[in-house]
Amino acid sequence: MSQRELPPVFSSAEIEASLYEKWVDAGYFTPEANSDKVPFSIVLPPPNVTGVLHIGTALDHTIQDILIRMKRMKGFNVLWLPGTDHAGIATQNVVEKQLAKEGLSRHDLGREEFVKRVWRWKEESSGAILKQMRRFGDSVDWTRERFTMDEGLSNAVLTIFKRLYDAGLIYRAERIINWCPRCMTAISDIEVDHSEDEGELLYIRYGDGKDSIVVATTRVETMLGDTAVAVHPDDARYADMIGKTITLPLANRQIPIIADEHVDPEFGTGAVKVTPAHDPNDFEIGQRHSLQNIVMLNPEAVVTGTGTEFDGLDRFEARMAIVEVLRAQGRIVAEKRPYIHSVGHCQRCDTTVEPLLSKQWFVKVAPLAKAAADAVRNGKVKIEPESLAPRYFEWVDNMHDWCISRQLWWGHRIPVWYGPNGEIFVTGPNEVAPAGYFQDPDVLDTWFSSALWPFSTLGWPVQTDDLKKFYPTSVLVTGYDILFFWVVRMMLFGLFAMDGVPPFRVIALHGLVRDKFGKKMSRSKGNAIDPLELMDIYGADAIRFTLARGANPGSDQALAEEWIAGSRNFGTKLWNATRFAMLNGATVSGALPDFESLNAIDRWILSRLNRTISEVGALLDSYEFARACEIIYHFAWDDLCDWYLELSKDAFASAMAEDSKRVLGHVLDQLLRLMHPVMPFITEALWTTLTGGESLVIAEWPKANPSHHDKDGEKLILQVQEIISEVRRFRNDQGIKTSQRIPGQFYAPAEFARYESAMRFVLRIDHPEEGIFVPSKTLMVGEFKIELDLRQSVDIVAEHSRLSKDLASAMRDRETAIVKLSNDGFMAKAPESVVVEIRERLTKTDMDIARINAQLEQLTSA
RNA sequence: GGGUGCUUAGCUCAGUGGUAGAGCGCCUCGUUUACACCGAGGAUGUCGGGGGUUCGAAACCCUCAGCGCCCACCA
Repeated sequence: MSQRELPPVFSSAEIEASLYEKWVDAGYFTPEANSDKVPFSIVLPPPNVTGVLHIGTALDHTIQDILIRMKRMKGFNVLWLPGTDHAGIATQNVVEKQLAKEGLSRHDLGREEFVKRVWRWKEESSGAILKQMRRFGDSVDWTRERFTMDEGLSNAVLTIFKRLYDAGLIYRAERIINWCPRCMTAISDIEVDHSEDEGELLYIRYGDGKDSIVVATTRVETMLGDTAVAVHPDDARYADMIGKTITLPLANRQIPIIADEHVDPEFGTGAVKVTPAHDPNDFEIGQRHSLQNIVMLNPEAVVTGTGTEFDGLDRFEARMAIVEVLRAQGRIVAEKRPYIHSVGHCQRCDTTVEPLLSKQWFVKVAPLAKAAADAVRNGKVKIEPESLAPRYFEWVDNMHDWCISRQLWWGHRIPVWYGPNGEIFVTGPNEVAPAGYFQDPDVLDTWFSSALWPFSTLGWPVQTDDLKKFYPTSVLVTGYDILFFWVVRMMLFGLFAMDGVPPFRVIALHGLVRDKFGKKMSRSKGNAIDPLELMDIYGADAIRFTLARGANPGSDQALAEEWIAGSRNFGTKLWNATRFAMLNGATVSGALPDFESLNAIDRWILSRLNRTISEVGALLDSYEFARACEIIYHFAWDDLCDWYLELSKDAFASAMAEDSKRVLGHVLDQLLRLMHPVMPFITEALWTTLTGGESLVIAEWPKANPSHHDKDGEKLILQVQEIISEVRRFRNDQGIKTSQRIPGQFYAPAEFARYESAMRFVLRIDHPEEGIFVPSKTLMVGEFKIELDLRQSVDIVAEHSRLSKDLASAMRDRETAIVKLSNDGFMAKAPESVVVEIRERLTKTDMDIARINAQLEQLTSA
């Protein structure tokens, strides 16, 4: 085989560009839907809607792609379902902002033109994100995301809507919903972010004289819509007022005083103003007492139709104006300011959300949520890590009905048509409403269609082969922050549409990326990391490995540039090691030599490799990416580079044995396969050069080889490592330069005699010249002994301090061992293996202490 | 208010019953057949406090303290 040589330095940018082209051209990333291989399907979260790769998105992709690449190497038929990014409000907002720059609003364009414009923007931005993903090594073909709004999905949306409607699970009702006056649409509960804001709590006197009552409020302006004052039925203070009416100031209406259990007598004055059209609680009170609903704000949150001087004022202007008037009238009896309370904000634009009475479409969630909870409770769906399951349950067990209509233009139109006499006609696929009907102008919540993803992308409602083969999907990978938005909803609809079969078997949740101090990243704080910029500096592999290495299931990771630099260093190390190995003849041609015939070091590295493969495989299968990376890292850097290659340098100097060349080639070959999912580019470049193989993407995943397990061998090398460290430490403490060669004698187990020269090489110890060897220092570990002739005297102070430290440590170990062994309880109850281990430890420390004492004595007498 | 997690080396975090770990940082030394994005060596911890269970606890239980996240209609 003709082996190419690796260049001494590598350019990550070049490798990334050329290899990705190679993979795409070769079609490695195209799922083979008709293959007989075991199906593995993975549902991916949406790429970022703004068309920019964020670090959080990068983490998603890292984890997905590790799984995808690994499963493919394991011989699975991998199908991925890239998540929808049809985030209604966000997308619409981006395009509206663009329009605003041109001095236009969506109304200037009209609905049809506006939607076209959004499409255009989406196509442009998805091109940008696709390019970024590819640089990153993502093996998903993100062009599939175009299905988001296409006919296939529309059919699925129509089908599920009609089925839910027919099952009585979709209804239209007048309710208090969260209204964003800027986005001009209803938003669902989870699209509201609550924050502790400064406000004011005002105590206002309604009515006059004896017939007055004081209420407390933070939203004064809503008093224009008040239709009652409520008190607790058992509140003695107000008992005689219940049932009477009172004059509402400013509006000068008579409103009743009612009794309702909801009122907390402890809060404020124990009397509450009731505004059924502008507060969810008040709405319910209003329902119970048949109160009138007075809507006093229009969709832009401007006071309207109250017949007062405040009409035409914005809600916040009105608030100030009303306070002023009330104060002038002497109706404000007390005020707390600032008053910190929880205020809802629109997640997308941060505008204060206004609870508004409005007619909207809802999904009746209770039966669906019950099924979703049961699927996890009875183990049909597994949440990884399990510790996040309570979060899921908390949500599905207490879910409110879901408001699904949005007053937007970008999204799936609600398939409901109204007749001239208020008839309702729901259109399924290929159905047309009767003439004269008009369609509901609203669109569906983003997550309504997104919830269909695991089966709509497979062709549902048609029973396609793909659907049969890949549903339920194997795994959903996403951050825990999206559990409620997307995951729960896929569960609800999946179970409903697919007759109780959940959309995925495993929900694998990862955490969020934070800054180096564990703080949330945000652009305003300036601690956000731009993955693209860092990719330019450190390479895509470094970003990927860093993210993988930090990805403990379900928990956040702190990310600093230093970590990425460390990963880059690791890649470089691997490059240099492979290059060095190849220069010295590492090869993959020919059969791997019989294990028993190999020398101790070769057996050791194979044994370590075997262990590494099985551990990494198990960890990746259980989504323990961080621990898998840790093991890979230490095998490659410590075992392979620091020990195997160092101990082999002596052999390299002459010529490495053929068997060892084959072993080294094998170890690298397997290691590169193992690392490919976490560092795809570097490993591909190295592996194809080393093996001449076509590509790691289609290479087989390494299999552990139990016959290479060699516990005794590993123990022996451990002793080699210890004695070498011991000599190095001695040299260091004595201030002997690394380059200075010392004469010395070796005593080693027979099996290891042939490695004397390797150890001499590493330690820079020469064979003594005949007749003039005067050992002035002896170092021992286990069966190994090394005598050194230092020629000049040993630095007594340094050596004394070194030995004393060793002695103290040995004494401590001995003490704890003795305490344990002389403890009757321990001897009676501890498992035999532990007792044996402690006994061995005691023997060893005894020996060490004797040896160190002898040396100390020798030192002082010298 | 409900749920949930965390507290281990200077920093960020692993470890979940048997002698306290990693990466980065720090100190000393170092151009040796790859690699200074490197090598060798070193220092640093009453594992948040207090109880308990156990022969044995960083780990299991209770409790206190601090921090965080999610959810929730408190005017």
